[in-house]
Amino acid sequence: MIKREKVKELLLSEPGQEVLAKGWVRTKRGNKNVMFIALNDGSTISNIQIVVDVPVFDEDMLKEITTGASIRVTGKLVKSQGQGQSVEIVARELEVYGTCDPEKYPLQKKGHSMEFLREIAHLRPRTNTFGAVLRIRHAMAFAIHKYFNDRGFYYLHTPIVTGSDAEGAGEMFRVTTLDLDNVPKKADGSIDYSEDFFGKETNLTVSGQLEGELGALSLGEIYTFGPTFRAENSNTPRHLAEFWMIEPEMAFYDINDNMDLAEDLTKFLIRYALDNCSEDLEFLNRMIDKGLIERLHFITDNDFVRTTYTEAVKILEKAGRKWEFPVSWGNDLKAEHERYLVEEHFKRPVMLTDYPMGIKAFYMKQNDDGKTVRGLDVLFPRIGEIIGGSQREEIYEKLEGRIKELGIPEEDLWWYLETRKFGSVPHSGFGLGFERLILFVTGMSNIRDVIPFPRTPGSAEF
RNA sequence: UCCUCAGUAGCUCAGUUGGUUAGAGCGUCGGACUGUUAAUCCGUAGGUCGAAGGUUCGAGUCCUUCCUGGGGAGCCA
Repeated sequence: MIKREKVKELLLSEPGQEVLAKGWVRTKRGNKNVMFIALNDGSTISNIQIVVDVPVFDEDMLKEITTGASIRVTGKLVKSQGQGQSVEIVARELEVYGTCDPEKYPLQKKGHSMEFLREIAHLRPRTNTFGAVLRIRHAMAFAIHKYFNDRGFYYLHTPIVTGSDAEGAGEMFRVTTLDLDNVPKKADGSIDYSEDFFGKETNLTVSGQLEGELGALSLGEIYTFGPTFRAENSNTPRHLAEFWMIEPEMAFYDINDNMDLAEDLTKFLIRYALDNCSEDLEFLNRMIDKGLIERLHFITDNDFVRTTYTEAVKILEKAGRKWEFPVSWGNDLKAEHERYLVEEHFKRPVMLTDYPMGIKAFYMKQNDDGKTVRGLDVLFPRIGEIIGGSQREEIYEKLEGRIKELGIPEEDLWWYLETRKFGSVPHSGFGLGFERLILFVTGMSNIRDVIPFPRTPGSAEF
């Protein structure tokens, strides 16, 4: 019995041996005498060609070999007579595992629109584009763990269900086992969460940061990498209701250490893709985004710009153009401003720091000027904000003061505040949007096409 | 959520100032071709024109509402 080999391995094997391959038929063509099957098993973007001497095989069985059908083939691996592939399999035995009605199977040899493929998310991984994207997504996930593991960071599992609604990053999804048709009420008419599963109000997490900080303040350097949820009614090619985020938190890092890590990590990940996903990237570069590989090299080969919010505002004021949203110190930068800085002024990734306190979260380290905080946004071409982070406020009084000013329920954060009482240290961290990274690395234009099963407002099929 | 564009065959689209039986390419199916590469060539089938109202002698085409999708904006990763 011959061992089954994956297409990826077969394509690199020496011709001459008997082989066994299994996979899905991409295309079939030929005539009465000879038939060619392009077989793919997901292991690589390339197909292996099966050559079939038609008269030798059962006609009805061959008719079942249609686009999308799954088959097993044994035969001799030989040097290809044709162009386009170095080796091919001359079939000796063929078996159809699962037929695939060509009248009903939605995938064709020709290209489909991304919008159509989104409607058949259960089948789209069988296309070249989605195969490439999902293999790269896997490689990036692996590279993230490798990067942090190699540098002594610990992978910390922060909770998905959170009892705190003070994570400060947008609308949350309620988690409850209460009977929604008969919700228990308190005397004053409000919902009685004491009868709920956790005995309190709970939600899906919008960020693992606060728990991540607890990890950093004990293990030193940690990272989280998991799903996060935002119940925002955001309908854009850059937002998902369920997305994955990488959140490192590091004790004894100031804002500059934080920036060093952010730049080094993103460059490492992009370099990893270039080194390990070249076939898939070449396909995407050819079919999806002609400037992709050049752009990736540009990122790894150049320093990111580091400047402050205040400097950025000055640049924008001097840009000599009309903004839809006026630029003035104290207002947050809008997409048009960020795009100008990254794509026109600096023409490379930009790291902005020291934002006005009023537009950033409560936990950011307050600067001595009393006006700004040590927030950090990393802006990428095409994507916009790919990373958001900060040095964290480690001084108890300042942190508590900010919480009070903003009216955040302090009792929900007692455990977070205690870290500032018991051996508090300067520390920093950031959140990297995984899908936004994948968007950049693959050249895809819609975030719904870089996650296998996207969740967006009004859409949770599959 | 706001602005904007779109929805016609399985897919991608065309369809004139409102006018008879609604078109193409690809795909499917049938046929031709001894080695194809998104094969090629000949032929076939395939449509409640997103939904509901309305205007009109007559609506794919005009109007209203709704649904779905794209792009832009806001919110953010």
